[in-house]
Amino acid sequence: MKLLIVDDEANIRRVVREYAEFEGYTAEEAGDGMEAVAMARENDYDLIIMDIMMPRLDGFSACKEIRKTKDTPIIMLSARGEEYDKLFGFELGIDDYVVKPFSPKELMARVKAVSARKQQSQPQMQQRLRFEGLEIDMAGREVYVDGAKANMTPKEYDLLFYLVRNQNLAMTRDKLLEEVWGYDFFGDDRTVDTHIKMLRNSLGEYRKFIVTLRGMGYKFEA
Amino acid sequence: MKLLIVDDEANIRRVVREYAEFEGYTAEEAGDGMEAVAMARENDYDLIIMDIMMPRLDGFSACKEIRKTKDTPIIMLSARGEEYDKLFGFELGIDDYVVKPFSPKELMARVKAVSARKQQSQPQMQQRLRFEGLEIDMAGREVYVDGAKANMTPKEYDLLFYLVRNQNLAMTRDKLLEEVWGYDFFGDDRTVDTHIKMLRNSLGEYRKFIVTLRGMGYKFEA
DNA sequence: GGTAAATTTCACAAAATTTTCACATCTTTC
DNA sequence: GAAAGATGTGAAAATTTTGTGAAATTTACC
Repeated sequence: MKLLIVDDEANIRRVVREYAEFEGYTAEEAGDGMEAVAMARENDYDLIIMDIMMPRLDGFSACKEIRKTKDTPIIMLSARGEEYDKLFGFELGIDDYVVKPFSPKELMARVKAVSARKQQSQPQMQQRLRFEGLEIDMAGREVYVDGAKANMTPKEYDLLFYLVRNQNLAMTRDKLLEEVWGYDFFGDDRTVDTHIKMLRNSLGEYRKFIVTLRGMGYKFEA
Repeated sequence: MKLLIVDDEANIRRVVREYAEFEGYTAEEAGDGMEAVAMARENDYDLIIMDIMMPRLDGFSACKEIRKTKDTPIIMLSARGEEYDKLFGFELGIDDYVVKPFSPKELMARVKAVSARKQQSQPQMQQRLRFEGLEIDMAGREVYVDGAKANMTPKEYDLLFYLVRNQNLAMTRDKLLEEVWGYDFFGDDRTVDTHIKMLRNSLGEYRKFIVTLRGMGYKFEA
């Protein structure tokens, strides 16, 4: 497994590389986006870890450029507060992101998860999350249940996406209303229930991932 | 922010503590692993900085011991060339690693990074409390007994959580009713007993942590 | 504008939890 | 060691919470 680590700070590159090598990976470094694009063209990396803010060519642009020729999984590093970048990034085919300052341990866990995930899925696939037979195509906003496209309404998709992005986290109805419906929604709590019901119906057997937390709310648990 | 600095060399402890205090932290010192474990048990430090090589109980063993009860972030100090120790440390859940001789400035940068990471990972990652084989996943609102999910009702969870949050503190039934049930509960005192009973059943062998204080109430004691 | 789709509300059914209560068991006190 | 008081416990009753179908409303799209 060969990684490419892209960051303009040599210190971060060094730390990440040391941890990666500790985990048994081979790693090369690039100091900015331009370099990264050139190196990714020439070599077949198994995974790229890339900072967003870099001189010459930023992480997003580099990612876009690399995607033109290669389908190498990419994990993005971002400073705190660049929240909106996350979602945007998924449309570019980014596989995961880690917020700085990150723990090398956490980063390596993500590396493992992403590469495992990539190995299973088709190479031409864009960004997808997979939980058993449930696949979420984030770029296309589509969900597949055992390969068949689920006909989801926008709210269903948003709700699922939010739960999945926060999997294993207990979510109250209020929290969901605020995050998925928006702070300006003043309707009934139980609206969430109805949408959970419809979402579960759409998910077929994978309704099992949507867990009711009595007295609390819901969570996604794979 | 309270730090615990563990090293057998008083000089190093002093330097680190002075620098930490200069940066606005509170700091306490321990001279070896044994002392560190005892202090970490009694206090809630925000972060522990610990040397590896120490008399009586080395850093790794101390770390392992502390991890049994607390999830305090730990930064390890090591002499250069103790590479194999490094490998071992990551598996123990050490958060970062600084090689001696280090600059206090660098160490403080790591301290900041690690504590920021821990804070931000609180909502995102799984914040868990552990008492032997009893685990409480606060983010997911689940309790695990020897790895198996305990099926707790909301009140059971709330009650357990409250007792754990105030562990070793005697709680009267009235206090529990007020804090867990709410000030507007006007039912029977003995309701608490019933819930304690159900909670104990859910906890299996770890029912031992729920201690009855005759004439008083209950407490959680690990 | 009109129609279809999506969203929200609502009411009732179903399920799970909470509370009460009666009695058993254990502790303390005299 | 008996009585009084406190806690443990099982089961039924009461209450709360969630699931769900259907109607009402809003939104999106021709």
